[in-house]
Amino acid sequence: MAGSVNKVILVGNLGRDPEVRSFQNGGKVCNLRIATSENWKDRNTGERRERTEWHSVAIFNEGLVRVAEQYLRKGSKVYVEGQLQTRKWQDQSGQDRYSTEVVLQGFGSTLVMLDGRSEGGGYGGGQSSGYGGGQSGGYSEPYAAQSSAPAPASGGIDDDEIPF
Amino acid sequence: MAGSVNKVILVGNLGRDPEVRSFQNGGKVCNLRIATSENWKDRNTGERRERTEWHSVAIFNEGLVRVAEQYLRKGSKVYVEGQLQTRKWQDQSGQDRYSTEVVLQGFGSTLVMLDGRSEGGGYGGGQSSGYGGGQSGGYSEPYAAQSSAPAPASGGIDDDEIPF
Amino acid sequence: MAGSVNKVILVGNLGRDPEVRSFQNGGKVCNLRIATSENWKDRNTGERRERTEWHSVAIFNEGLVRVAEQYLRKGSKVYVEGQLQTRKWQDQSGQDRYSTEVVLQGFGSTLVMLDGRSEGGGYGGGQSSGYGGGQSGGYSEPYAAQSSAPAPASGGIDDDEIPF
Amino acid sequence: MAGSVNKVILVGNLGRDPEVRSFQNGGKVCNLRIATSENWKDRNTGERRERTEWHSVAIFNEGLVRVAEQYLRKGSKVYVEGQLQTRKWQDQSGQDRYSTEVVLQGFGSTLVMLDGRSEGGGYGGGQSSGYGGGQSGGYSEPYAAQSSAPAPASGGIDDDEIPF
DNA sequence: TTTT
DNA sequence: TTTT
Repeated sequence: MAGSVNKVILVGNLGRDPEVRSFQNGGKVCNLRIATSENWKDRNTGERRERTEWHSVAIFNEGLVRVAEQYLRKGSKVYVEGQLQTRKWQDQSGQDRYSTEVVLQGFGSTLVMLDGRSEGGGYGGGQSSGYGGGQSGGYSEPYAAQSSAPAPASGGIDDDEIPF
Repeated sequence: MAGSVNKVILVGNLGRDPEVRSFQNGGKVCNLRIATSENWKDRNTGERRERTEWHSVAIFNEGLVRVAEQYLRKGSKVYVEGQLQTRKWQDQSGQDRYSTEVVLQGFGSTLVMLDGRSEGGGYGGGQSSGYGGGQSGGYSEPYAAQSSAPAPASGGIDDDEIPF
Repeated sequence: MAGSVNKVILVGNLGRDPEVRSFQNGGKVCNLRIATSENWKDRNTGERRERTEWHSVAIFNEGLVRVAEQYLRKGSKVYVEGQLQTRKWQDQSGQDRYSTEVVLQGFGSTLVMLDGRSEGGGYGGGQSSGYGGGQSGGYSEPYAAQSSAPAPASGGIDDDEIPF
Repeated sequence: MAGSVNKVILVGNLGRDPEVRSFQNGGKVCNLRIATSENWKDRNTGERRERTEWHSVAIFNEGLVRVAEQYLRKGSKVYVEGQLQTRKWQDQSGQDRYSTEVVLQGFGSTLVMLDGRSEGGGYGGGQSSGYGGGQSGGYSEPYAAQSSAPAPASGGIDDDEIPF
């Protein structure tokens, strides 16, 4: 289908450490459990209530897997932007089951660390974007600002993967 | 939890007519099936491929249910903005099952019709927002623009519900 | 025009304390300066570069003004969601000038504090949403989750303003 | 700065045909004027009001420039996703002036045509994404869906630029 | 299972 | 003028 958009934006905290698994072909997936929650006052009782939603996030992008693995821990606050995907699988009894995840893979996927609490090393947080930007031409006036900022949105950590 | 965001944005087409059900208490839910899809060229074979994702949308907001019921049909293109929610339920064998939906309910939920195909009447499409805006004060200079536009994001169709 | 969306999402830090001004009619506006920035490696020189963008945010929503005033300070990290608006004004020489701002006003505007650094009091951060949610009906099965969470996205702080 | 997000999402109609200019170095920029508008009922007078906001969009991404040039026309409805950027320039009298635009350039920028009205050819609309996806590894089970959809969000039109 |  |  032409003309569609599939976008999920979450800001929340990890319920546990990231879990990374490797595939036979060398690829990796990193799974996160992210909690979002909201408070409201019950219309009838007037009492304050809270509801927490747990989200399953699957990161396939190599650079973002590296960031998640290295810098995120249980309790970390993150901004993630990805796509909704539902997978079909079979349970032990052979029945069809479905799991819906927020998938970070390829273009437009983003992972931004929002605190430094969980970092073991000296890295102080940082944005990492799925597939790096870059730009097919250098621009001159009248867009000097862009000219001097060839790939403003490119992720820092993926640089070695940007195929220029 | 303080400080979280749970947002889904979809632009896609309805796979079938909206389905509306009523609750005992007079409330309604409207369920949509929305398709988004993407094309890419296979890295290995070089052939063009397409993948369609189907999303379950549940609208609880009274005004948006009315809009969906009245103006959306199979094939309609829509922009929806809501929240990810996973419900737990029991199948016939008593096993726990989970369904993840995009829920439009309350603050920040939006439904925007993007074509006129499905409209039976003269209504030419329009944005409808969950719970209307409104503003607690009238503003004067230097924000004349806002002053004259007290509730710029308010939906048109919910007006009778906006407590001005 | 029917069928349009105007949405800005920023995550960044305040460059200075929030500035609140009052209007004659009792309304208030709170102005924020929010920095976002990005890093990239220059394609030609290979050196690391950074570009910071400064955003002007104007909050008209009463509840959000209160939150910003009370909890945000220079350096605070925030998530804001609002609309792009361009105002026309005259400079001293009578020439037309234009200023573009991210406006938080009414439906769909959001302000989420992402750190606790700036809080003077005991309030530990929290999401505050423009105009509170609420729900026009109580729902029963089969959407028990929603039934027990009537207005999941409603802001906590605005509750007294929700007109039920 | 680490940890920031700068995102604008618009759905609206072009007020005039796209304007494309070339730079000395061969780069191009395509400027769009996009209208979004909203309706509301005046709190005081009760009358229906409308406010239209005009947005300046600058597309630097080569593939998206091509799409805009070829398929968009005055009146076309589009979804755009880009970044807020403010440029400084000097007017004739040498005074500093600022212009804020929605910039589509590099990672995360998106342009989706939402109608077919403006197309001269047989192309029925389509999503086009800034810098194509692609994936650094092939995935196997248990994520078969992803395995067979290596770059789900890649744009169709940029394919010749995707460096596989 | 997070966070406040 | 923030932040890392």
